[in-house]
Amino acid sequence: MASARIIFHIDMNSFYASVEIANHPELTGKPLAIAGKTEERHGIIVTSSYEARKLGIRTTMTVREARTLCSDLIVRHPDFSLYHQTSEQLFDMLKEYTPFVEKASIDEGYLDVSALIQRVHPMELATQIQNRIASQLRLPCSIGIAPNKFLAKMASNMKKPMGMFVIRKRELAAILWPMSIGKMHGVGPKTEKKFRAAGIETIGDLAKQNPQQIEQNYGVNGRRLYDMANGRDNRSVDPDAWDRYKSIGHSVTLSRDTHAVGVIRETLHQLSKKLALQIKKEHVASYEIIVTIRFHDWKTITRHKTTVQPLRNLDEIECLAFSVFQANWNGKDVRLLGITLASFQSVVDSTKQLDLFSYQEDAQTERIVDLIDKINDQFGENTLLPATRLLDKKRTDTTSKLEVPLNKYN
DNA sequence: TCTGGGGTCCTAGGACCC
DNA sequence: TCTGGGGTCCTAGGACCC
Repeated sequence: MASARIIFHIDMNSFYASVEIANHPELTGKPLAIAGKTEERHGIIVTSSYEARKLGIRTTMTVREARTLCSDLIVRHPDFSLYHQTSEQLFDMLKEYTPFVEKASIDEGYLDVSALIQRVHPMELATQIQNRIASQLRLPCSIGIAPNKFLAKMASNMKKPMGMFVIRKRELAAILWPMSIGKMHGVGPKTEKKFRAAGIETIGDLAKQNPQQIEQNYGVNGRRLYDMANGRDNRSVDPDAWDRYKSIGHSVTLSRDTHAVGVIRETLHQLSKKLALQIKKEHVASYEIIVTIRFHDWKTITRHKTTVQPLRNLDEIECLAFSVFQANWNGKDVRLLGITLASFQSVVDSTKQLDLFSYQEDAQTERIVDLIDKINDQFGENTLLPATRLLDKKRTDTTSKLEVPLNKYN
């Protein structure tokens, strides 16, 4: 049997606002809100200081709405590069305690401190970490301490700001079970509604259900929630999880709904530019693009395309994004546009494959397809992947199947 | 409740293959 | 060609989190 673990969940309190205050001490004690485009229609509160929260300011409130509640509210634009930089400092600091640090988002992370607690009491260690973050970064945080990630996450949420809370396995029924089901991490509005309709009002109610029944009605996610309600969660703290990102994307709500192709093209250009810079910095190429279109009536579609040729620069991304957009646009007013890249490969690896596929555009793709057809005619139809499928097939499949026969043909 | 932008994971249904 | 069943992969949408 595995020995009990000790997991910390570190949760930075109103991170963006706190970072602003740390860097601009004159904001201390003032009602502060961080919001996007404050002048335009989409200015909404992203986060706010505790002074602002006391006055009723909430995340997702519009700036205009917030100002009616608090006329002297200080509103600042987010400074993401500062927040990312601060986040890196935070995690560098945490890694001094143990290598088992998992960054879960810009402002929260898990630590597996099981190996450390022979020498120091968990509460003492948590206090040290909390004080150090407060003194060196001038930032408040809450720390949850528990035998697994789920309980640690629930615990850090109990006392804010600058709180510390322990949930032991034996305290489950007393602490967790009386809580409303909607307060459970992983239960959103939809699931809450479904649970309540079935008479599940508290976390304890869920814990006492029949697991087979739960799985049948709510799928694997339901089963996971059931296990967690019973304090079971064996997910490990994974230090590399953050670096194995699956996708990067950007989206923007236009300042007004439009069907002007020029505006749309320019917006896609700007989004592509951001992405091109990012993947260049990460030294990766992408083989998959997803274009998001939200229409004026809030209906949202996503359309995806897998590519044979790697996407590495602005032109390649923008070109494909625009063609995907055009192929799926019904001409109606657009509210939001987004581009996401996925299926990454390091640039070194993707360059090797370029030698094999040295064509650039569709015309050249067709030549390859013609070539394949000829080969198949000559050597039998299964010599190569049928040409019609080549364009849709994933790069890995096609390259491996193409190499040998192409050489033979030449 | 007309409210952004960054992500992850799951699922239903269709295409396709044997 | 008809018939059925099983399996995998892909896509788009949905739910959730911060």
